[in-house]
Amino acid sequence: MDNVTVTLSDNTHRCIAAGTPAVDILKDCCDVKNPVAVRIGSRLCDLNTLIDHDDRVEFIANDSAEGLAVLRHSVSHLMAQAVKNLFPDVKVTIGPSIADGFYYDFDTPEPFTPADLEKIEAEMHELVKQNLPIRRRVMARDEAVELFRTKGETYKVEIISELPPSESVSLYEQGDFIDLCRGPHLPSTSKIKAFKLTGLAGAYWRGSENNKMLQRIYGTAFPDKKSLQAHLQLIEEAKKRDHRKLGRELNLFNIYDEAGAGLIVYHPKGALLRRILEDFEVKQHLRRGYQLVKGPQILKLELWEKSGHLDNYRENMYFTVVDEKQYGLKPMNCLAHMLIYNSSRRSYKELPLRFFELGTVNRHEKSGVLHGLTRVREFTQDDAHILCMPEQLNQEILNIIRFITDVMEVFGFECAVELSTRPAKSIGTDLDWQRATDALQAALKACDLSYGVNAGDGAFYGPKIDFKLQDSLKRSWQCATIQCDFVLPERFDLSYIGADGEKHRPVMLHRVILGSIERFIGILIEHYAGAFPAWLAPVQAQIITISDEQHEWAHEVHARLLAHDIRAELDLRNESLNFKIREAQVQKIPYMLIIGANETAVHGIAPRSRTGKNLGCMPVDEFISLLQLECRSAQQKLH
RNA sequence: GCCGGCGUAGCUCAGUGGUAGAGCAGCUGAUUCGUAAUCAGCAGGUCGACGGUUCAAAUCCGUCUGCCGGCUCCA
Repeated sequence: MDNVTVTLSDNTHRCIAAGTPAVDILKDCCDVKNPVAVRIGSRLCDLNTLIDHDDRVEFIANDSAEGLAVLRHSVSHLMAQAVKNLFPDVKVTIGPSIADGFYYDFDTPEPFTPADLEKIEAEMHELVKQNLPIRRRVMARDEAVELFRTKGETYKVEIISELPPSESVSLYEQGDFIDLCRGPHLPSTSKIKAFKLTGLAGAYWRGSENNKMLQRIYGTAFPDKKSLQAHLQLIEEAKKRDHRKLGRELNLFNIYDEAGAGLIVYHPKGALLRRILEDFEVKQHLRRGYQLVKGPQILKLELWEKSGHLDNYRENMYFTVVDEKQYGLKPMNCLAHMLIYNSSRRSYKELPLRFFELGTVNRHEKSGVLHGLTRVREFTQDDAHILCMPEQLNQEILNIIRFITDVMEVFGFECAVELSTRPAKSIGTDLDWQRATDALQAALKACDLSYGVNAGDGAFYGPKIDFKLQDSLKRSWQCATIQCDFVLPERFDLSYIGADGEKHRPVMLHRVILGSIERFIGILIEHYAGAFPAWLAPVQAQIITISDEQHEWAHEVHARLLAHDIRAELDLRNESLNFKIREAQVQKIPYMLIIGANETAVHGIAPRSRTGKNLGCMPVDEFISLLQLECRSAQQKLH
């Protein structure tokens, strides 16, 4: 028999007989514990793949990212097998591994119930016990089509049928269950040690709402029970910082059935938090050469027609009639800004013009997508439209990216950046789109920002750069966005007189920094777990008296703090100190100012920080300076 | 919008066809307290809404509404 030479990950070589299973060389030469797969050359393969030529061989550990994906993929197959055992009528479709686990989509006459999940889990454990070998088979395409047709697995037939006729396909077999799959997989069901089915949901076949809705079962799996437990624990912890829960507990906002879905009602503390953010934003924009503007909530239908919104955004808009004239409730802020630009003859000397508006917009979102503060039907954008000469475009985009990254740094957010290109439904010429996309891409490159590309995900009027933040449950939300637009200036016939005395067309950038104030607050709540830094906290200091004797001094302290613009509240209730501290603590107020007989005697206060630290008795002025310093330094990165 | 689950006191939740419950919050009284819950008493609900089945519905069925988990869509 011929020999082949394999190169291991430590760059040593082994000479083995051709046709040796990869797993056979594991024991004498590899420090990878618990491998689940092997990479031969660039291909990820099953452990018992036969090695028949010279190549690099690298074992994949079960706790590596790739290893976990293999493990979870195998568990998704195990689940499919269990489901087929329990419900022979269901048809299997696809079941990949995903970020934190896996899912499998089934076409079933009767939807699964939560109780079914337990049964399926039990059946999976049973299959693990049976220690079924998982075997790869390669089959001619037509043969595979025939196999799945006789089994009634029409989705599999559909998938295979789309492959080129000459191509052979691989199948995986465990017990009497056989599934079309690229692999690789674990060698046996018994290698599966820890898994949990986590959810049940509808999902369209191939992700299109025109297709049949399938039943999706989500699950997760880990190399061992301990890490599974740790993962589930983490999810529990994340749920505790869910902004919907904290929003209620901290009494920031509420959503009322009687007011309507997706409509936020801010309670005093939430409204204050929001105002603090907005004040911060106005200040930052004025510093950067933006001008504050404000448009109306409703504008005549003709204007929306002119802008293209009526053709491209109608299903998301609300309409109303005033004095027999049709109006559209604004879903975006750009229109009024166009009018402002056109309100006078513009010179190149004025450009760039940067119009900033905290603009409240209404969008008709489908009922099923509404989600706390992060997906609503009325929200306020920190919106700006920058009108500039084409040659200023690049610098303006760079300024915005800088603005965004600076602001995100203040809050301590990391964000993922994506470039979105022309969607199917859009307006404008190919050339415009190309220029706009190039401009955005050039800026991203100049900033050395790593980004992904989302083909076809742009706005209808132009491509965009999106900055996405994650919530505590790892759902990703778009916040900042920069959109390049050559179309609206055209539609509104915007112009400026250049140095040459001729009329020219300006270019427009739409951009938001926080995105939607609502969404940003939601993510902020989760980011800080409700414990806002002092500069953002709606209540910065809670004054707590120990007994009635200190009321007079406490009132005086309160007045002094308010006079220095410190957001302080007074707790004079006849309750124990412990009780009042606990309550302030639960409300996550940054400082509690304890006033007892000792403090009153020397006209001082004893601040206790949210972290539990007692700062000792100090004069009121000293605390004021301390807090002011803390607030200033939190925003220091912005000047 | 689609699939599934859910809606009981301000909040968290128990209650599977037969007189609506608990803890916390609230109110009243006592207690005047030194760094995360003082004690006692009282009050609080057309069980999301409407319709149906039944001698009888929080409970079973239907419609609507809202919320939750996803899918599609999106800031």
